[in-house]
Amino acid sequence: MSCGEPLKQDYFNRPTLEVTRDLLGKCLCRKLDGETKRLRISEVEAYDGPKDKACHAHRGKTARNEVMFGPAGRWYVYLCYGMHWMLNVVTGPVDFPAAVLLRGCVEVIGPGRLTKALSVDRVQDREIISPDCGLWIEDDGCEAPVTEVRRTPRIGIGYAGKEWVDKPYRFVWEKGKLA
DNA sequence: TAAGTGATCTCT
DNA sequence: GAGATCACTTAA
Repeated sequence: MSCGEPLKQDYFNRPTLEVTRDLLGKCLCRKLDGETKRLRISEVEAYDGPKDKACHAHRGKTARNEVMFGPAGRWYVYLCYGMHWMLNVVTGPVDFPAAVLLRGCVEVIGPGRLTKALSVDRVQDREIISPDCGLWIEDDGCEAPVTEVRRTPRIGIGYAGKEWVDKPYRFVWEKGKLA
């Protein structure tokens, strides 16, 4: 498998929904014990700014979510339900809190299982997305065709109110599931 | 279908 | 400091 080009900070400094959509088909890369794992991203969700009631930042900045208020291109990792680490990519400009939740890859579906498979936890929280911290995203030229991408409401955010629950901010690359 | 799990947030 | 909440998984 040929190596791709690691995505740089400015790639993530674009409208959140654009970045979310574009991440489908990219490679999530993890270096462990000298070996590099590459997983094809197939499921993502957008959490877009302070007005989005499903976004952790909609109530303002806290110790946990402050990385989302910083520059794009960093990891936001936090523990959910006492046992699952959620892996997010910070997007958008400084002071606009937004992120993309990585929910699954072709090989591993499920946000909690993904982080478990890659040994991701609080160590990566707030790190810059680059090979330097052992966890990064590469573009190897693979594109998820428009016709194969499905948009659905987000998962597990029933508390956010109808307007936001209904938004189709979840992107799934169907073909990825079949592979 | 329900229990497990613990950090974080909000209210006293 | 206490209690509720939570962007989930697994085993029945």
